[in-house]
This record gives sequence, structure tokens and C-alpha cells, in this order.
Amino acid sequence: MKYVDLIIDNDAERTDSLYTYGCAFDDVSVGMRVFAPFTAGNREKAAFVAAVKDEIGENIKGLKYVSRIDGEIALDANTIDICVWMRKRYFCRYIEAVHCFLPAGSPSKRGKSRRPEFDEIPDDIRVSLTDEQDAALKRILPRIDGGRYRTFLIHGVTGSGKTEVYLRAAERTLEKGKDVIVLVPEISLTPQTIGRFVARFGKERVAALHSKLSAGERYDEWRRIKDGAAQIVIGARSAVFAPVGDIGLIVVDEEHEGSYKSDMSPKYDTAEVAIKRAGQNGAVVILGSATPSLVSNYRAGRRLYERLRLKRRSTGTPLPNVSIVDMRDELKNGNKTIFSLELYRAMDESLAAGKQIILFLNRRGHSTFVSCRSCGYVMQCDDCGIALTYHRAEDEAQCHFCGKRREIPPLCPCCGGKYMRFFGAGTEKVEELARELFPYAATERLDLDTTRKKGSASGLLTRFRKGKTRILVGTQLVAKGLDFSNVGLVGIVSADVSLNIPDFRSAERSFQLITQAAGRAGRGDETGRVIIQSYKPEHYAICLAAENDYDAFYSAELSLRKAMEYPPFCDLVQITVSSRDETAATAGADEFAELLRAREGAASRKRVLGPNRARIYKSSELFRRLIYVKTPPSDREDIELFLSEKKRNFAMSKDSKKYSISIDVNPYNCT
DNA sequence: AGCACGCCGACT
DNA sequence: GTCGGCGTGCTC
Repeated sequence: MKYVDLIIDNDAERTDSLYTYGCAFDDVSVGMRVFAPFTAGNREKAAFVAAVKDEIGENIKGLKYVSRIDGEIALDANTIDICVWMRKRYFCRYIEAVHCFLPAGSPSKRGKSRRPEFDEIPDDIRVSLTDEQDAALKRILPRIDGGRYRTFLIHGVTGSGKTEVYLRAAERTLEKGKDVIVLVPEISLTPQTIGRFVARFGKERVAALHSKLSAGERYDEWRRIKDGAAQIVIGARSAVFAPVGDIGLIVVDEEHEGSYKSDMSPKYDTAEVAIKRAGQNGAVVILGSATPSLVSNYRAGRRLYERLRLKRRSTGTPLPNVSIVDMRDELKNGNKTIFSLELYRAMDESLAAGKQIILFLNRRGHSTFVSCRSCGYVMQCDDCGIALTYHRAEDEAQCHFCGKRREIPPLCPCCGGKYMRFFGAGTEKVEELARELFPYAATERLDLDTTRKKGSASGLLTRFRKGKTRILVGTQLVAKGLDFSNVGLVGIVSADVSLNIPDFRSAERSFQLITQAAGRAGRGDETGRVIIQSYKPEHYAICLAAENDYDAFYSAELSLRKAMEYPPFCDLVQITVSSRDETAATAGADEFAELLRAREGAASRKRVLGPNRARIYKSSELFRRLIYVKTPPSDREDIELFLSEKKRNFAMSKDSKKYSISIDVNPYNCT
């Protein structure tokens, strides 16, 4: 007779603990899925074995017995270790972590394979390596050969050929008989990266996991990985949990991207999970970016990662010429449009020279708010309390938080005036103006609104690649990873959008976005041009991005973070208290903050922030209050214990019926 | 989350 | 005298 500790597959906070059962099956092992009677009715529940023991010390009341072992689905001991770690680190339940490792879809009805479509696969161009690429690989390959864990941070300017380094590292890993996971921020926007992997390794060996797959397709891809048919997995953040047998390499491309932080439970950080998995397997992790996150760069500085730099573009083309336009001067000179004279002229010249143009504005829709000119009334979302964005395509106002739509009232609902007008520009307006000024140049728009449909992004990108589209207008989607050689000009219509968000990372994010957008220019053999429009041209994030001076930005931002005790000097733990009942949310948040202040004592003034209303206080009927705790590394273990205990007490208490509490460690959005 | 136990209203 | 309402409490 064996005894097992089980994680019951039950979706409830209150059953989030290990249950000890007797087990008559001697071949039971950690990670297996079993079935066992649970609750008074002894209903069969699926469960996962977290530990196997030969004896149990104390008497366990009403010990029950595992009824059978599942032959189909099983995890392994390493995976269970990660689940236990995730529960502690991200304050999730055991079972939520376990589900990350399991396929979401259902088994195929038609037997082993529905393959997702790949876009056109390019020819495999095996270019010779630059000296910098070669030097980087000389550091990476011995680690792969030796099967010893290490994390590398490749800091390579846009166009420096990071992908070729990934490909060579992957090739070596496969030669060693090990598997590769390649993570990309959003798979539908990185068809070129995927295309290059498929081109080099063949589509039979590559499995693609992403959000646009149907449940069945996802399951089939999962199965192909599990059974060893595919040895390379490419996917968005959840692919870090892919069921590869023997991981040798995990690549995290564009590692600074916010989409690597999950905002749903488990609220995991993809790179952290990757490093955990790699550590278990003696695998190599490569984090790559042209603008490494402050946290990663700091870790590299502390020798936790090994930094590799690629400072030159692999084509040899210099980085683009960048200029900043002070939009306050434009206004003074009587130009009220969203294009400065300099941008207009540059567009004209670019088109005349047969070049293509990318215009970047990180705000979709036509106008950012709808307002009455007589009384100042602004249309707001009834549920979220934020200004509604006008969308000309649908001629309606939309809430960008909850998605609710409203018609534009002909008369002001407040004063009855007839001058409801649209203010502030989004991508729709930029597109409109570009078409008006350059009617002969085909213009298209790439943002969430035009890419929502499956496959519409790839059509758009194909037209741009083939030169049918001359001007591409878009949100941050155009800033990310597009590699088109004929783009002569990138216009950053307003560099201030992301700077004005009240979040400690806004400067970092602005610097990254400007650098990434600028990097789309001049990737062919001619030097490109970038024009940055701003009302705050003296801001360090903007001028250092224009000068392409990452190191100067890094040290300026790092000293601010240090002074304010923000990451990377601490973990920022966000506690959200929410309820449909506003009073309950307030009371619950106050109570939780009080617990934290009592714990921190004198340090609480610096360390505990809030509770404050969330920036979007009311959303989908819920009122949300936020508390932040700045946790230095020395206090990490302690606060984990403290918070998990408080969270458990709360779950067991009656208060959990009145409001809910959720904890996010280092959330990407802190507003 | 389920599911059973438990103590009060309109039905055979 | 009994079916059933969903409040309360537990699950190895």
C-alpha cells in the first residue's frame, strides 16, 4: 500500500490543498493523473499526484483510496515542482498551474492530425554570419553541447539578425536530440519569424501554438509535441508549458514585450517560467530584444544572465536618421493638423522616390473623445467611466475597455446644443488624412480593428510586402518585428501617447516603442529616415530614443527606479479588491491594506501604496481598488508566506462572498 | 465549485 | 403529514 498527496481537479479556492489518499497501485508516480472519490457523495474526481509516500505519520480522518490511474494523461515530477513553485510565486491554485501544462482542446474525433495553415513559407536563406553573430554563437553553442543551464540576453539593434542566431542555436539543440521552444509575443504578427523556422526545419518538425487555433487544432499540435513528432514549438506565452520531452533551448524573442506577462490566473511571467524549466533540464534560455526590459538588463549587469550584444545591422545598412519635431512650434506656425510640415514633406519625398511609409500612432479609432462645444460635455462609458473613442467606420462611440458601443447623439445630452464634435486623433484619422493628402498612394491601416478577423493581418502584410500598399498606418502592431526592406520613412505621429499613462513603466515603454518603430525604417540597403512628433521633445525617453542611446536611457531610468524603489529593485505586488458592492470593495481593500501596514510597521509609508481606485474604477459592474506592496528581494519569501496565508484565510471566510481578492506579482499594467 | 445536511411554507 | 426552498459547511 502506498499513500499519495493529490491535487484535486476542482475549480475552487477552498479545495486548494493537498489531499492524502491511500493507493493500492504500486506503480503510481508523481505527476500521474488518477481518479479518486471526493466529497461526502464520493463522486469520482480527477486528481494529480503531487507526492508518493510509503507511510503516513498522523492519522488522517476518513482516509479514502485512489480508484484508478489514468492511462492517457500524465505529467512528470519536474512539472509538479513547477506547479508548486508557481502557486507560491504567483498566488494561484495548484490546479490552475497544472492546467497550464494540459491541452485546452479536446481529442480529435477524426484520428492524430488537423494542421494549422502556414502562410507562404519563404526560401531558407542561409546567410553567412556576421562577426557579432558568430561571437554570440561561440558563447551559446558550448552551453548547448554541454547541456548546462544558462540564460543569455541578446541585446541586438533592430535588424541585427537575432533570428539567425536563434536558428543556429536551435539547429545545434536538435542535433543533440533535444527539443526547442521559441516564444514570440503574438504569433499572428510574427509570420516572418515562424516562416524562417519552418523554412529551415520543415513544417513536419515544427508545431505552432497560438490563440487563433481552434480547440481541436490546439490539441492535435499538443499531441504532436507530446509524442515527439514535432521537436520545435513556436508559440505565444503559453507555449512555455509545451509538453516537450527533453528541453534543450527556450528562446524568448522580443523579451521586453508586455504580452509575456499573463494577466489571468496564473499570472505568470513567461521568462521566469522558462528559466525554471531550463534550470531543471540543463537547458539554455535566450532572451532577445533590441530594447531589453530594464529588469532583464539589470539582471545581465548582475551576471545572472550573460549579455551578448549585436551593435550593427546584419545588412551593413546604418540605423536610420532620426529627427524630432516639436509640435508646439507647429501650432505656433498655424499648422493645426496632425502632420508637421517636416513629416508631410518627407512623405512626399519618400513616395516620389518609390519608397514605402509606416505611420505609427499608438491609439486606435478616429477621435479620442466626443465633446459638446457649448457646454464641454464628454461622452463617457456608463460602466467604466472613461471617455469613449469615436470610430468613423461604424460611426459610433466605443469604450476601449469593455467594448460597449453607443450612437453619437445629434444633440448634446447635457445642454441640448447642436455642436457635438470630435477631438484627438487615432489611427483612423491618420489614415483618413494620409488618403486625403496623398490620394495616389494606396494606404492601409493595421490595428486591432482591422486584424480582428482570422487571417486579415497576413493579407494586409502581404499587400504591403508586395508594394501594393504604399502607406501603412497602425498602432503598436506596426512597431513590432515587421521586416520590410523598402520602408524609407517611419513617422511617429505622437510619441507622447504612452508617456502620459500614469504607470511607473511609461518612460520605459515609450522608449521601447519609439526605438522599435524607428527600427522599421531602412532595413534594405538604403538608410532610412524617422520623424518623431512630440509635445515633450525634451523628455529623456524621447530624445534618448531618437539618439538610439539605450545605455544612457537605461542608467537614467535605473536611478529613478532605485530612488523610488521600483523594479528591478523590488517585486511590485498588486492586490486587487473588487466587488459589485462599492462599499464592500472599499471596506475589504481598507482591511487588507491595514494588515499589510501592520506587517510593514515603520516601512509601510514607503512600501505600501493605496488602496486607490483602479484607473478604470468601475468595469463590467465591478468596483476595483488596488493596493501595491514594494517587496525587496530579502523579504520575498516572507511576504509570499504572509500573503498566501491571508489569501487562504480570506477564501475560507464569509467575506469571500462579498468581494474578491486577486494578487498579481509585477503586473504589466499598474494603473 | 459541488454536494449534502438542515430547518420552514404549500401540497397529496 | 411530506416535497422542496436555498442558507451553511465540508471536501483526505
